[in-house]
Amino acid sequence: MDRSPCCDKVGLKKGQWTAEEDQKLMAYIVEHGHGSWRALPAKAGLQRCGKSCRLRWANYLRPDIKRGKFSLQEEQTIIQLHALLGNRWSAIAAHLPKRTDNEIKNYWNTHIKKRLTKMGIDPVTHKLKTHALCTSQSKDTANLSHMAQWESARLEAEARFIRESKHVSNPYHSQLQLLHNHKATYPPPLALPPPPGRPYFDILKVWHLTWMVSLTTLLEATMEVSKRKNYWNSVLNSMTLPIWVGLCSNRPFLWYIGSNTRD
DNA sequence: AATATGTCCAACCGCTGTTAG
DNA sequence: GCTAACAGCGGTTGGACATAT
Repeated sequence: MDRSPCCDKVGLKKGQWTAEEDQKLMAYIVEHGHGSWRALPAKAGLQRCGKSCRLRWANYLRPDIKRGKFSLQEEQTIIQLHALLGNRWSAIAAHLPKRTDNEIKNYWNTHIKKRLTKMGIDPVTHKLKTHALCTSQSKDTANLSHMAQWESARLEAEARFIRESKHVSNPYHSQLQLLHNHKATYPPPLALPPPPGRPYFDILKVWHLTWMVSLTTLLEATMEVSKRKNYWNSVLNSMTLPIWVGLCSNRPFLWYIGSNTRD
């Protein structure tokens, strides 16, 4: 009635897989399918436990796996999804075709997490670490803080977009989908990110979904932060639809949804 | 050239939810 | 309904390799 143990660990090989083992596992699965992982090693002539075989297949041998460097688009997707989903690597991997959860997890831990930390962003909450702003004195640090602030706001807005665009009841859903699907109809992307040292109200361009309003000249760097805040509160709040699209770095992004104020 | 330190990633470990008996 | 194996997941580790001292 009861099942026998999954695998007898005595005598089973561990550690790096050899090319010969890979070949045996691959050949067996191609011919027979994996079936029961528990039974597979004996049938395939491998001195491994079924779990080890499953992991080797899932993370390395599977033919539909894309290996190598992550693209900028993939990296941005990972950051956005992580802001939404946290460390749910399998859920994140589901949105990145041909990438495994293990690979994404490794990439996050070795690359993205360090970079966000360096920028003063908490990789867990995706929010700015305030002490980083308070103690930053040097020009480089100030620039990093600004970039981090910019990036943090962008990530938050994009995460919010993904979240809200999933709700069918969202009245802006179709328009937002159109925006994302037809970026070419919007003005060409800017080649450069916001200049270091400029405060976050230095948004280069802002569009309303029903008519386009350029604020480039109004938000020049010469305008003091307090004035920009006043401008934001007095002018932008008066517009009807609380949906804004900004342009940062090299692609459009959703700036804000659902509220008229940023602060 | 030798050693120390850092980086990267494949693979393992242990936990949890699901399923078979 | 209970129990134990299975399958999947996320955290962690070990070792190969790269870089710094």
